[in-house]
Amino acid sequence: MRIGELAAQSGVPTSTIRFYEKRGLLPEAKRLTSGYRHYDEDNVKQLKLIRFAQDLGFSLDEVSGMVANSGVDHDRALNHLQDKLRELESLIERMTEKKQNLATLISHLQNSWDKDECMSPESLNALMQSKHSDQP
Amino acid sequence: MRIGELAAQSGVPTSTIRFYEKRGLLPEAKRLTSGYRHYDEDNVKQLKLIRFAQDLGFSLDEVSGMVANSGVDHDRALNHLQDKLRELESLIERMTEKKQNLATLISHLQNSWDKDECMSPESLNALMQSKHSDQP
DNA sequence: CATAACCTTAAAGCCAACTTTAAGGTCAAG
DNA sequence: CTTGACCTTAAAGTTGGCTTTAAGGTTATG
Repeated sequence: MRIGELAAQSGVPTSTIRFYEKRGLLPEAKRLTSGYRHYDEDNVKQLKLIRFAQDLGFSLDEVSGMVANSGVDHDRALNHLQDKLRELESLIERMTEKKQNLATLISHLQNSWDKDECMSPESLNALMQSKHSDQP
Repeated sequence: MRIGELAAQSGVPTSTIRFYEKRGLLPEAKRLTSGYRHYDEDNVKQLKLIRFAQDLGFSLDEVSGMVANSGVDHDRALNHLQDKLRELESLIERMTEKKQNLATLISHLQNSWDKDECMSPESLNALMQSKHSDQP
């Protein structure tokens, strides 16, 4: 399989495949005599795994870190996954808070506009007191 | 109040305040004879409102759009907020799915490592079938 | 043997939201 | 009258994860 076919099968653009190789996420590809990269089914799986991990919120650096010692340091990998799970959980919590804030804001606005009041800066201030941290 | 004090009171760095002004999020600041920018309490509120909106997930472009016609087009602003609420909700749903995926992955891994099996690519594949869209 | 579809590379560009840098001007305290 | 904290500007740099560009080489098809 050449790079275009791998792209088709994995859903990852050729430009991105070359980029991943340069970044060390994929091993250096074997080459045909023409110089073209040559791949097999395993590479499709590797790519899908990379995208899966990315989708779970891992950065490319984290993915390459985990790929680097996969099969070696199970505990470390597991810890990493568990950290990510906790991150994800707190991210969800923070977003849920935001959702509440926004819903509250909307109903305040509907109320005050119904009464033809302009939204008072004070009511905004009150809303804005809710702890919105500056973490990602 | 000069820019440093505004930064202290709002929690927004001076560089960012100037950046916001250039981007049109803040009106052009009044100037002292020295050329220094001069601010009052309202500017503190403006800045806090910008950060609040940002925290709810609005981009700077969206914020400036809403600031531009605030007090004018209530319905449009309200629709915008409601769109954002829906976005936020679906983001939370997707993240919750991811959380489940990750939790499942972790317990699979614990199981297979306990049994000293290496995680089979097949079980990964099964996990990876879960719909993970490529939207933000 | 020409044309088009594929592949190669290094390097530059893109996005948002800032931050940093460089080269200065202003002002209060000592 | 100098030091240092503060302010000014335009322009360039940062981050992550790519995409695009430019300038070619290779291969399948008519």
